[in-house]
Amino acid sequence: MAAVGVPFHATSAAAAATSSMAYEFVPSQSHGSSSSTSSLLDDIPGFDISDFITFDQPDQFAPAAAHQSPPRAMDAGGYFGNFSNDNTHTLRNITGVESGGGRRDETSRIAFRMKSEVETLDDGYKWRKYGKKSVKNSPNPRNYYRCSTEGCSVKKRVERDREDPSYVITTYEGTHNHLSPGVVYYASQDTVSGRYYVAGCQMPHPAAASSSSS
DNA sequence: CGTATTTGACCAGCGC
DNA sequence: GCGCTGGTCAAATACG
Repeated sequence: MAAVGVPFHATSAAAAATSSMAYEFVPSQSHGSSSSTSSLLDDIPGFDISDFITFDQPDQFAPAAAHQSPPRAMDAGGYFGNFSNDNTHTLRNITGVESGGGRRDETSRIAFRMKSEVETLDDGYKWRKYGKKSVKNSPNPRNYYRCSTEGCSVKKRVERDREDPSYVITTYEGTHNHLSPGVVYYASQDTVSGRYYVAGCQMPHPAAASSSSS
């Protein structure tokens, strides 16, 4: 299947240039230190604020940093699977989360928390805003976006962290059935292991797309 | 003029 | 059953 697809576009790095955005994983071990979590994740069962990525360090998502020291970002599925040198920090992917209403099946969710002055970070896909809502647990409004590519029903919600407005929480929901128009591919070789790490969105395999032959 | 965004209204789910 | 809340729709508006 296609990836949730959160490849960061060059223009997102441009946004990062003005928003000091970078990446940093939040280990699940830090769970429990804070009882109050972001309202954006409240509706995701078992998904705490410490279960998603925090982007906190400057300059590391800039293109220059990307090609110099690629953050082994995405695995073949397009998720951040080997992002840090050690594997203690992993991105929580929510697939088919069951809820009381039985909704959210067949969907994948992935959430980011990043330090950014701007909320409309270009992640390589084209999004169309379709809603804005004030949520109870947050003084900041939540913005709703939908992938503007025809036939693609991926949505994302963007909200500022109620505890630290300098952070933006982005939740992607669904699966892109197309290639990002601005996806950035890069690969690097680990000098120690000699292994290559490739980051980017999964290529839409013609055969896999139709027959999904695992 | 075409496209994207804004924003209030509407709807559905959930808790009381 | 009712009210609250979150999510989506769609008309109006802004912008390129």
